[in-house]
Amino acid sequence: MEEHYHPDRIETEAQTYWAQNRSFEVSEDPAREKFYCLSMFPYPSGRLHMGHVRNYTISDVIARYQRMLGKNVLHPMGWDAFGLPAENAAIQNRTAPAKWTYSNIEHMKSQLKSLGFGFDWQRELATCQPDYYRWEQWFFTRLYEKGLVYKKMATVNWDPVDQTVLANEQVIDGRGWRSGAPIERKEIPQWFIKITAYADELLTSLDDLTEWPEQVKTMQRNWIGKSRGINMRFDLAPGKLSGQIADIGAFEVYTTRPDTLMGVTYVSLAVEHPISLALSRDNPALAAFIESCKKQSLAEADMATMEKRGLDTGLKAIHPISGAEVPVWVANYVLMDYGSGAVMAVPGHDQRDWEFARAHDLPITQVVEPASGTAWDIDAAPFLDKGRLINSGAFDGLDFRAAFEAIAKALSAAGKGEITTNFRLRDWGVSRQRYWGAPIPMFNLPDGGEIPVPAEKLPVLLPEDVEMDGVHSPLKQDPDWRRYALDGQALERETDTFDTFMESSWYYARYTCANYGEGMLEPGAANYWLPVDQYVGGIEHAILHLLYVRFFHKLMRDEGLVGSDEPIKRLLCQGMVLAESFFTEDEQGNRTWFSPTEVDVERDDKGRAIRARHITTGTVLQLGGVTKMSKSKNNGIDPKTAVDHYGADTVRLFAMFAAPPEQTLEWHDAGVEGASRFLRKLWKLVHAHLAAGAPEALQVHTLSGEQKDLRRKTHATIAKVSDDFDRRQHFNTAIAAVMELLNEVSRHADRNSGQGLAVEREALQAAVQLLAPIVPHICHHLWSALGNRDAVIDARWPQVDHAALVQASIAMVVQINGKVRAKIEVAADAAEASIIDQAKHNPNVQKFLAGKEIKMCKVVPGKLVTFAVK
RNA sequence: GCGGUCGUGGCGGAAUUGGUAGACGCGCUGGAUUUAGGUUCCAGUGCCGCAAGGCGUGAGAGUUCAAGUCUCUCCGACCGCACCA
Repeated sequence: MEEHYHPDRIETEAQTYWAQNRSFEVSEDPAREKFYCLSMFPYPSGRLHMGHVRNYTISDVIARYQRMLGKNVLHPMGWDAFGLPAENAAIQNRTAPAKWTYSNIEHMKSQLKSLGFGFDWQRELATCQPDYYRWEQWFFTRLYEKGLVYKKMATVNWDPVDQTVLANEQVIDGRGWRSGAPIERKEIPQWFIKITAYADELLTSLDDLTEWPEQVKTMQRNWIGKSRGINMRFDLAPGKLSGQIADIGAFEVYTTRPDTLMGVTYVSLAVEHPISLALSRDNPALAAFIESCKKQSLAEADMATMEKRGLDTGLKAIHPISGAEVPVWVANYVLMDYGSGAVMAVPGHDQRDWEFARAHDLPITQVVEPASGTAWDIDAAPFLDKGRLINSGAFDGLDFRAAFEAIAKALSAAGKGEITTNFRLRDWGVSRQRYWGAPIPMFNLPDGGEIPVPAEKLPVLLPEDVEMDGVHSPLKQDPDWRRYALDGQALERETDTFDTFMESSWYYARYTCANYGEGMLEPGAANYWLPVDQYVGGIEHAILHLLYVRFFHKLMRDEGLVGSDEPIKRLLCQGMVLAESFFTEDEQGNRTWFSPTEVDVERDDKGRAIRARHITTGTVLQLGGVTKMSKSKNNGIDPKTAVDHYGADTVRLFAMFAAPPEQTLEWHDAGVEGASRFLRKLWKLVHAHLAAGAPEALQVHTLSGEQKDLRRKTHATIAKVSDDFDRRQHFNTAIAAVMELLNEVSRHADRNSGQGLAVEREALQAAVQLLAPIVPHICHHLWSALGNRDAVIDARWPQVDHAALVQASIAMVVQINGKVRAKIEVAADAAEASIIDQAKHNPNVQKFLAGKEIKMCKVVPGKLVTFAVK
């Protein structure tokens, strides 16, 4: 073997070997245990970023590890190819979205290969291919036939200048990103899938996902938001109601706090509520108010933080129990999409209502007091906890539970309300008014009705050879595409396309039979590989994507396409990739950001960064802190540059070593340098070992003390790394453990005896096997240099020799009043009494025990002896 | 605003079940080797202190023989919020 490590050469060599041997192409084999390892597929934006590198390194490490355990491992890759950026790029580069997308895919695929990821490229798919989206269209029509799809009016961001719908992302400070015009809300007909019909199952089956992070399950539970409350009716007080409003006559309100019902001092309606809209016709002030609310953002975060505004309609509603009249307001913070679009306001016991009542001089009544009976100043703050009812007539003195039931009973008896289960989850709006997506396979009828596209007419092809004008969807512009005659009937095609979450909700299943032409899924293959054993992706997908995937799986199950209830057994959410950022600021406060690759950082003698300068111009730069790699801060590190410089193994090693996968990862060139140094060290050790001659066969009983120590370290490392890979999925500590082992090997190099070489050989073989999933290229080379015939990818994961772990004596710590006062060496089989005795005889322990009375003494086996003295 | 996560040396992090805080790596300091080095090797490196020892895990309190870990209050940072993917 060569003396020096040349990553470029050995990486090409290993990648060629895998390609020639089709090492990662797999097929169904019922005789073998399968393992399906999946990472979230990328959007083909043009080039790989470090987030991708991290994501795919993690899944590659897990896939290669599982393969070494002997399993039949599926590790596929594809492209989430539809989406907004392609339309923008197409306009900018005067090309078609399809062309741009396919050329990006080609480039990114070669980047993935250069990193040595073991993907089964036979199964590659791109969601923009008709072979893929045709089945999604077919499935949607099946859902329609089952009554799980419907059309309704829903709100979008409308750019009045460009006359187009904008995504939330395209609305900046309330204005269209291209036109700069203030954005309005607009209601248009859109398609929805009834995810709420599965809300209960999506909630309860979270309990079966024992290998999902608790935080993700909690977020999903809260998102689904099941609650038990009361749905009740408020009648409008008769008076001078105009005809239309008199016809409506009443509205519904849902609450989870019926115990506070007697504290209602007003009610609020959403701006889009039918009563609000009807009233606004002959109430110019209300009409103006509603108009101004239409300029507000659609995003829930903005809704929640914006100024709470409202207007008294002059109408009164009748309290369903007391019969008192309360004013009816229209407020900008009431959501039409949640509940009934109307809320009862209890300023005494709700923060938002309290603030609103203060701002508008509405009465605040306390109807709950602390259970302890302590006085509460309701004018200083609302009382938000549950407690005991007061000022509530017949319900006084009841606690939350009793009040809930009693008030529910009273409402029910009066025919004004019932106990109801409610979900925060809303149905999934899948319509997008954009071109680069899968066409929604429906025909719209003039009367507002619809006909699904018949199966034999699918797919509805998206024309790829188009020109983008920057504003309108080519589908909507093309009258020929829209017109369609079915059985002599003139029809109009739906020109909206699917939300791209549709494609990403079932790609995992399609990988099992990516080339199947007869249907959405091939049942044999799908049921062999599914469910996914390990899914790896960003935490930002914790709610939406991962909820839609679960929903789609259940839909496919109910269509008879898959046999399991949940798509993903184990989930790993990796953290973001960060880097330092640097900028200069002009007098106006405008910042110019500089790439970390162009910056030289000066440090003091402690290593603290004191000043940053631009390498070529010498300009002093300000430190922008360590933040997420992004275009806006110009702090992205191109993976290609790093791979060209250090090799793929170094990049992979650093990505896995610098932090555990679920935490953020800070990219530092000095750290990458360290990873590279470690690989050179590994190479040198193997080289020096081989140069020292052939080892003897290992004879365990003849080993010296030092040789036994190294063997113990080898097997302790195998045990530690196996646990880190399998149970903990903390690869940074696994790597640290192998580093310790190699430090041990180089410190106690024992190459003069055949047994010394044999023990060293065992250590090095183990190190190479343990590192093979992480740095597969160098390990591929070293494994064969160590004389193994099969490639390391096909080697079996090393086994722990438990006999090697046995120790004659154990180091223990002696604590006195919680402080470490001595370290003692005790026989491994020593009895508790003799350990205590030995501890008491330690000189330093005697010093601290002298003249004191021992109150307590305890031995924690294998760890410590502790004394409490006085 | 709501939901979730996280705060440990100069830096990334380790401490897995309440039991030796700082593994491993980076950086820095000193030394050796080298031919010019993105070379290699050795020693040191939480803070205060000559030492004995004391202090130390965002802040404050509590439980315990023992708290980075458990409980409460507060502060700060990050992720998601339904049309970015």
